[in-house]
Amino acid sequence: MENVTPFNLQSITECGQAFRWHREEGGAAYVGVVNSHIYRVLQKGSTLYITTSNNENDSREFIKNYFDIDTDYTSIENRLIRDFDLGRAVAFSSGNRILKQDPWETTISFIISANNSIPNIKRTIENIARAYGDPIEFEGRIYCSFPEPEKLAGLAEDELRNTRCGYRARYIIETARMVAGGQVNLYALKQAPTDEALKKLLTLRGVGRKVADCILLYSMQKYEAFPIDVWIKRAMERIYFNGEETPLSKLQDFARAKFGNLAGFLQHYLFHYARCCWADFEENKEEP
DNA sequence: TTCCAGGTATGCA
DNA sequence: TGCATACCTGGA
Repeated sequence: MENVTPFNLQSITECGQAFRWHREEGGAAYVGVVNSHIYRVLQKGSTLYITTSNNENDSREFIKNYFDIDTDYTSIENRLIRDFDLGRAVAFSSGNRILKQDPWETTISFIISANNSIPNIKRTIENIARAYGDPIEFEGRIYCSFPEPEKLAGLAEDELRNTRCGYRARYIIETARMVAGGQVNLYALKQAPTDEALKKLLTLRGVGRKVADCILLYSMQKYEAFPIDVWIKRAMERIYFNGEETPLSKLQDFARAKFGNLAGFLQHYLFHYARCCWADFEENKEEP
């Protein structure tokens, strides 16, 4: 796939929006499990070299959609720099993109992410896939798909705890039961207005405001969603509230009013920058 | 061994 | 409605 720009494979796969990508040992390629298929992606400049276990004719279209190739990120980055003075944050993570992920896997992944670290989240998701997903062979190795809702809905809490998900086991099982039972149709929510989808997501166990916003942004293309975690909270307070402690609800209202449908992109760039460069962020005492 | 990071649920005022 | 606290895990 040629002339893909701006595109930064490392930022996209390591910034905390997806948890099933890993860098190949001793190489620059990344291998990911996406929707029951394995993709190996190597970026050289603006060209992507992709090999996959997916032999279907539409795999190229799938990957174009997944990486949001057709969206003009140059224009988005320019607007973030021009309208919100985010030059440093955008320069740091230019080429980062918001993936279009599967709503079910994204929901469970972000339930696991609550009060958790990225290495732990990745380990737990991998454990769940190995224990309950289906095997996929690719280039001599066995990977595993993420299990369907029905599979997780039938588990006992003690059993699921073996995947090291801790107290989140109860949330995962109850959410799986609501999805498998049809009380919440995650795929239909993609078509619903953002506030309606948000309201429905908040009925799922283990899904609070931050997790719901992550699901909306990373799997439902609701770009006005603005997930606020500790890093974004710190950054927002520093930039817009003189470093003063500010309630989440106030930050949320402020973000939606000020950033509109660029809020999700802004959050995405700012999170990556704040998390990776907090010392720099503090030291310079200026907007990113 | 202890402390810490990280969101949500729950109970209480 | 707002606040305090418990919940797990793994790494420092």
